[in-house]
Amino acid sequence: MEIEYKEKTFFTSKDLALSVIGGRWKIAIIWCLLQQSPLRLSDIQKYLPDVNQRMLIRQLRELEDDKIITRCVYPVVPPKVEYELSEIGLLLEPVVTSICDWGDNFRLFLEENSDEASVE
Amino acid sequence: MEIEYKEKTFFTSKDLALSVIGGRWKIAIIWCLLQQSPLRLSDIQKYLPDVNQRMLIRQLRELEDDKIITRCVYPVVPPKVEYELSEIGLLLEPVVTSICDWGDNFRLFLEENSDEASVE
DNA sequence: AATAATACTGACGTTTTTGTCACTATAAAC
DNA sequence: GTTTATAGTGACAAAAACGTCAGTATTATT
Repeated sequence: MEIEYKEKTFFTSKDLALSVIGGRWKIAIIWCLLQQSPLRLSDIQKYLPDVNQRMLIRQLRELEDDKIITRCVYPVVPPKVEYELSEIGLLLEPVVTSICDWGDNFRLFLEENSDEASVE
Repeated sequence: MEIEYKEKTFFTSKDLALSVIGGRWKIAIIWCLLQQSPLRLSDIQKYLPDVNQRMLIRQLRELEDDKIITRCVYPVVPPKVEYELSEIGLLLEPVVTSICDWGDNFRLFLEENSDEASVE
């Protein structure tokens, strides 16, 4: 039942999953690549203006390392690199969708609650 | 379109969602409470032996604060506190399920890949 | 009066994550 | 030969997350 990955042991596939997609910006990156693909680094930066480039690159490297995304370097000048979801990466769509859906619900919940608060 | 929550601004409900459920152990805690509910602190610790108590409590507080879980204190000695998913918390079930499912897939993917590597 | 069980909190240090800044490489265009 | 564009890297600082340890509170039991 145990899963060994990158010198760590996971006891459930959920824990394994979280170790791969749990990074701060990873769901956001995957979301971008589900909207549009392939994307260049500069495109992703436009989608995610709050992430600094250094961080973005680090998260992209980790995703590439885990085979969630592919990175295609074109030998041109100026450089051109395209990122795309891999087959296994594309399977994350239900995860992203369910998070978005819940977020919508939570947002409604917050609005209802703030209404109640202002009534009292 | 913008959402204000806890002195922060979110531009999508996905980002709002991630700010609430993105903590290191939060999905794990929610998973526990989906398996069985209510749970006492000591029960959750049995489910999640790798999380230290301090951390667990911190994550529980945050979830309570965000109204994802409810905390019910019984006035008995020794103390008894029960944690339960709220209505909005229960709606996270699809998120947890999709993560588990993807984890299963990713695990298979890793196994296939390690087979290929050993063949070469 | 000491012990035991449960559910904590405070203080503090370590580790990890994240951010900033300066820098590199490339070839084409000017 | 300087500028331009893209996609980076290295070194370091700052902030956040996390962990450890010791301590608190309660009352019933011994």
